[in-house]
Amino acid sequence: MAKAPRLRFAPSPTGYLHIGGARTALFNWLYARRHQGTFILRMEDTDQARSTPESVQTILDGLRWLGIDWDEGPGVGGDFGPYNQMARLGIYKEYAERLIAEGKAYRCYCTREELDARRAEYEKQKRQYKYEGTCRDRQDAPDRPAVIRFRMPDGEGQASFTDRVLGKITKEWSDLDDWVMLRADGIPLYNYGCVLDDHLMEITLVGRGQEHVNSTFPQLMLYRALGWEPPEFAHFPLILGPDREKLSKRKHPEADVMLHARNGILPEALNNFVVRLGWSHGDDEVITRAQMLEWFDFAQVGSTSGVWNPEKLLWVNQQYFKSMAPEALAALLVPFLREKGFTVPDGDPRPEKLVKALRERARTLSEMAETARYFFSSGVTLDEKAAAKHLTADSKPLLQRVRTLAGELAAWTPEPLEHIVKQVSEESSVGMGKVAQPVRVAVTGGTASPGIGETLELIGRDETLRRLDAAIGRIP
RNA sequence: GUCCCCGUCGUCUAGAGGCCCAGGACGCUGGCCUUUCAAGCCGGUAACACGGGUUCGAAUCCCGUCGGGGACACCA
Repeated sequence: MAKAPRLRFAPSPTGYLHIGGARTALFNWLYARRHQGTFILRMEDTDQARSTPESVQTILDGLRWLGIDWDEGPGVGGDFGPYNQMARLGIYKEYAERLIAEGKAYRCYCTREELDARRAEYEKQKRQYKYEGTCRDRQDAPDRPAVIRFRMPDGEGQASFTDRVLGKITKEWSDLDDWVMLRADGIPLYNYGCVLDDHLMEITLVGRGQEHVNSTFPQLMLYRALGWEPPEFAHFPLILGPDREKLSKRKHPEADVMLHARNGILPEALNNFVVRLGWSHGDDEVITRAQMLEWFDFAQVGSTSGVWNPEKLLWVNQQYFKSMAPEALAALLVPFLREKGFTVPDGDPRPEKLVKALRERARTLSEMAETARYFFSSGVTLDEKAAAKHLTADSKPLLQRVRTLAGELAAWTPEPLEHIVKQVSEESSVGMGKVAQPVRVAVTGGTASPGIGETLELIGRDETLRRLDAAIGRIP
């Protein structure tokens, strides 16, 4: 039996939790959990200009909201910590010195300006700039701060690996170059910190986005130089925006996981939607967490990038609305109702009734709350077109009759209310719609709502009678 | 420009040589149901990028072309 796998998610805390990151986390988490492995969270907080503690918190909150927990990492500790790179600077320095001593890395004294100028010059000549040709063994090096560069081995060779989703990928050494491992201030760059940490944390499988396949090669060179066995790799397809470009924080607001939470998308739905972007299990669309855990594997992860499809997310969300326990959904709806400014006391029975009436009519919690507006307001604003069509001289006697019967009603519940409409339509020998629609317009202001009984119950006796009176009053 | 990856309906995808004149889902759309709107049910729309091979047979394998994306920082 193979050793239990250890997987990690290593975000850089430079903003909110990104959708692509969330899916990467989910895939890794699913795999780790499915194989009784360990899921590790590591903060790659080495970008001093952009990393913030708030962002660390946001990412942690986002993962928790999605229901992704970690066995080692911030907040929970573990035997391979610390789990944020800025606390591991000593480690990076130690191995860098070792590599220099072995001739596998060197101090590069070139300044940024010199490098920029040289790169520009080569670009003008349409030649490929090579650091190894200009930075190594510089003899004129003044005593100034230096970065530490990895030294590509001399001679011919290939770096290759077998990706768990892409298959075998190879690159010639000649297409690689010397690269910066450590900055002059001792802070590591991605390729360096990543390799050291993955090895030291005993990561067995690195699952990350396809934007990283090229960085796998320099990393492989480093594993080789250090004499370490590289982990397995799995590169996931990218998630694209409507413009077909990689979903990015700058260009695509929908890349923010918590934006969807604020819009009233359920975490289950977002997980479901996102797991289907790049992975599938036959024709299954609505997939529970338990099923994901049972079915997920990298073998079924595709290699083609996928476009973010908001319509389908909404549809998935509604599927969860319909299958969830009403009381649970109601609890989630309350904050959205209050957000709209509606008064909802604790223990209010209305949210649950609202959920039952509206979950097939709304695709987000936010939309559901908005749809519920006429249940909470005092009086209604009539849609003029609807009023002109349904609040007429013909319907006036029907409305009056409904008003009278409703006023006498003992139990204000859907069935008897529904019965009133039926009774009035029979008495007057007209279709149900001839009665229900005017009533609907009178109490909701428009022509669309849940069943008339449910609607009237939710609006309440006093408010219903008031609105009926008001509507009758405006008909000449 | 160099390198890497990818290419099935508008979108997400099934498909691992014959089960496919390509299946499911979202969307769009026709109908049914119906007191409205939804939901639900039934139906429709629409794809193997192109060209060469290999094979009795290719969406599936190979090559080329074209197309898309990604990476080329003292960001990650």
